[in-house]
Amino acid sequence: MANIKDIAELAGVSIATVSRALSQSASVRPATRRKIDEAIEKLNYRPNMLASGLRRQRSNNIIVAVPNISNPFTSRFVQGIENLAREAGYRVLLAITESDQMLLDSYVKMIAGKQADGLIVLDTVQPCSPREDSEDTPTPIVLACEYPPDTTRSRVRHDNVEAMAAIVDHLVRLGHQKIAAITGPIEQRMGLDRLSGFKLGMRRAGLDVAQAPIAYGDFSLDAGYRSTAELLARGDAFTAICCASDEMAIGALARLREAGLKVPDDVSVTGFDNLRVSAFSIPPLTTVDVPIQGTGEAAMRLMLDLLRDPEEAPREVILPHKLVVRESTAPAKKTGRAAASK
Amino acid sequence: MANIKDIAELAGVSIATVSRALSQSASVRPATRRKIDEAIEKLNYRPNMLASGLRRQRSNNIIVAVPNISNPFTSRFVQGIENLAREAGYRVLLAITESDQMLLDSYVKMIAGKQADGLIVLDTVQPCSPREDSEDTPTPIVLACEYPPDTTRSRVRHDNVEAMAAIVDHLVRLGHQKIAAITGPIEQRMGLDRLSGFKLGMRRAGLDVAQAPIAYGDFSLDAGYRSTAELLARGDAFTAICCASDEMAIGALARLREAGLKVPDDVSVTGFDNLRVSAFSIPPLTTVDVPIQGTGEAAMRLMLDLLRDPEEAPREVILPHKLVVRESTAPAKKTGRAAASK
DNA sequence: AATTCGCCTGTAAACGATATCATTGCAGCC
DNA sequence: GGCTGCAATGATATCGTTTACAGGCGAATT
Repeated sequence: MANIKDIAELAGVSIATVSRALSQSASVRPATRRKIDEAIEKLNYRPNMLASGLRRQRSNNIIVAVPNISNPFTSRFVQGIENLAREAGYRVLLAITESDQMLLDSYVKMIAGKQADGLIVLDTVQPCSPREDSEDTPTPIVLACEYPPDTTRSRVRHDNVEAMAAIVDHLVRLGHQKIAAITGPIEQRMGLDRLSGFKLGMRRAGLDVAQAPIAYGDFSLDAGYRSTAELLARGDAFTAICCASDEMAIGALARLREAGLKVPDDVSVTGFDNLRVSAFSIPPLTTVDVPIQGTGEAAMRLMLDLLRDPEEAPREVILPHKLVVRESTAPAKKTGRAAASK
Repeated sequence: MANIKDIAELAGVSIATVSRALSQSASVRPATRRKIDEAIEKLNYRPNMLASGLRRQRSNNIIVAVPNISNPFTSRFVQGIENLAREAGYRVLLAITESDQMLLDSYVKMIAGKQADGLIVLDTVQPCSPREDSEDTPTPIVLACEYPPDTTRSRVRHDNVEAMAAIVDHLVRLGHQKIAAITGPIEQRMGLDRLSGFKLGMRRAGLDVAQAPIAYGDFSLDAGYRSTAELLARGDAFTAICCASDEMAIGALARLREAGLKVPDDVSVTGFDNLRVSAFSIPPLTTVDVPIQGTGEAAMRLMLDLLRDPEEAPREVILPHKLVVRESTAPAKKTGRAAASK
């Protein structure tokens, strides 16, 4: 593989001039530049980015740490980052942490090892925050969605509490009083917030939260299916199920159908996330749209700011949500109870 | 940030010894090693991987180029790669090509520029093959799923033709004769193969392919929805729809429901891919399972072999598929026509 | 005691770029 | 003609590692 010296020789100039020609901005006479371009073309030369990075002390990579990738939520988040990153000349290194603190730390080390310039942590699970650095240069890290309340880093999220409360409002306006919930894992902030939102919505409507049937899931399709089975088995009365994720709502739809219950005639079901597939479920899902891709974009914007000025004061961005009403919710039946028919 | 020289000074040895201590294999006296470890700990030292890479001429990154990431197929493919890559000490750089040949080329340049050691191209779209290299060292590239028939690179795929034919066989055994198809884009090999499989299955059953209602989609949810609308509007008779992807099948289910048609009572529907969500659709989808994650793993295995010995002869791996029968298919109605009722 | 052998360690030359500083050539000016 | 000033270029140090080569030193062998 040709290097800058070969080019310099072939073009009859010094390596410094070649380097200058490479970095567009510098002043090189057009004739000289042409000779260099020809040499580059001829030898099919590509600058060695490791060498360049070593000298310039940057890699142009940014790491995006996500808990997993088989989640549609993750995909769109990363897509949002990718879009801005490419424009800004950064490459995206996708890191899958499985919410493992050790792995996350190892990625922080990558930026210490100059393999990457910054780290964006999407955590939908536990707020496994990278150690605060006591060091000289602050490590450029942006947190997304899930983070300890006392973090001092730049961060972005949406308001899970209000968004979930808005869904409950919607059900209440439709006349529902007996509302069941399937929550995410409450040891995780996102799960907890969505549950808090549910409770908040119930209280605002003057309903008794303590009596609401609640099942605990982990946001997955399967959890929605199983939790619904559990709710049905308990025999509590409810006319609506408020799920903490679209995937769980889709699992719920499947289980309700097996039980012979019609959605929304017998039971209303709501989701959370507005995944693409939710518009095509049967029936199409009422849910709350959180701008997933927008979250990625916001995170990347924060990162770019941080890279431009590492000393910058950390900021928090909270993105707006939007209720999306589709066909999985309908006015509550007069009778007031619907379950137990299993 | 501390460097190897600082460690050497603090530990009272030469940088060479530190380097040796770092690369586990070499021989360093235990006492010396301990002193070095202490120094590393104290200064919180992380080796600069750019420098290391520059010297050793490798980056330990491998690029995975995928057409997009918002597709569940992609996610699981990447997951398969990740698993093996981490074990082998490689980092995965996810590159989103949008099936853009230019972008793909730019990633090939990254490996020329020593930013990455190898490239895995997942293409579900067009066989946008990296230019064959006329150069000294062959560029380590593995192709997955979609590639020109005459490629000389290592590659992995499953047998789309036989898999689709197997689905048709299943429908035929249930007594279906009027089978509609919603295909992928036929200018793409994957779309074409699945269509060929459909035709093969029909011919094997002695059915007239020319009469089968066929709509063309692009594998997406939305395409499934619209293509089904189109089939219904045309008024052709059919008792089953054979979709070239699970997402399209889910779109089809949504549209059929709107038309008041019951699945599988009025129409049977089949998918392709066995996405996770397909087990929870209403009704659960009959489909063909292709080992998506296994494809990623196979690709990474080929890559590891290639990195170990770049001169190795290219190989082709073809992965097995499996019919998954769920509730979206049932014996054909006696009447023989079901559409047109729109 | 001299030689050989192994282990451990140090010296210094890469790796391939960028950036600083010095130099050259040439135009413009008095 | 000698001076300044500017634009273009060159020589070279530098980034932080790895590694080939060359000792040094003690133990084992003769």
